[in-house]
Amino acid sequence: MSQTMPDWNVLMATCPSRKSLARIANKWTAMAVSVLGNGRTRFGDLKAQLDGISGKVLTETLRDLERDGLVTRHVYAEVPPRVEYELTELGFTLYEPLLALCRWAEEHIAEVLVNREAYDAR
Amino acid sequence: MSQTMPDWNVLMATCPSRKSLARIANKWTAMAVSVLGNGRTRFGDLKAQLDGISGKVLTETLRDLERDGLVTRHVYAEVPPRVEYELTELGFTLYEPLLALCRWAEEHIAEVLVNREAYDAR
DNA sequence: CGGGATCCAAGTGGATACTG
DNA sequence: CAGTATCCACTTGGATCCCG
Repeated sequence: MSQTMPDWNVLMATCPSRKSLARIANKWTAMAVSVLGNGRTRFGDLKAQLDGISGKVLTETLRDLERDGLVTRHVYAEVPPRVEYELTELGFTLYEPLLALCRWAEEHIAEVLVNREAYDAR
Repeated sequence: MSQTMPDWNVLMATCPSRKSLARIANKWTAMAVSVLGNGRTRFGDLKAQLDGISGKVLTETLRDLERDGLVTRHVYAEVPPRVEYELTELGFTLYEPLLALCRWAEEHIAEVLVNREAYDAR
């Protein structure tokens, strides 16, 4: 199971999809998309659920996702303002892979922690 | 398709699996595991394939992966030294999900770039 | 409430030199 | 060759204040 070097290759520094990978292979992006997969969500709710993220970083994360066409931004002309974010079709294609990653983290964290302790014990 | 808030939850700052996610949802980790999925690989080859990574960062990435039990390190008592890295069983369970991410980046980069241009044009 | 602007602390990552 | 150690530039991200 080791001889299938694929014909696509994100590994070259010159490869543009590498920048794309850098964007999506990122903690906050993964978590944000995971939440947005559950449906349109307000900025504040997002911030609450991604507990620990700062407003600044959440804004930046969402801007980048919007820029890449993974998320749409819905602004309501109300006061106080309400802004909702929603995955685009393209965004949804990313939902499954990222969810798989989150699920992996959940399922294997116990084993990882054991390994980590063992390693640190040496 | 929006009502399945799962019972597991990497979103809480208190959740330990979040740290695990931070480790794996990372550009270099994703790329390193992608390469290692093709089989045992020397440090230098890894560095060459992950074109652009510095020795320091590659070492750190591999140490972390080793610490978490995703990779084993094989040192040969030769001179000049040879060190090979290999995915563990646990590491292999991560291979598929991460490969899916890399594949996504490849498949959708074109669309992303178009979106990006459109966004920047406003 | 959402988010822009500013400031600053801490972390990241590259370059280089050195070792077994 | 595969690191380790050091130094340093740059980025990241939090905190705070303000504005529509």
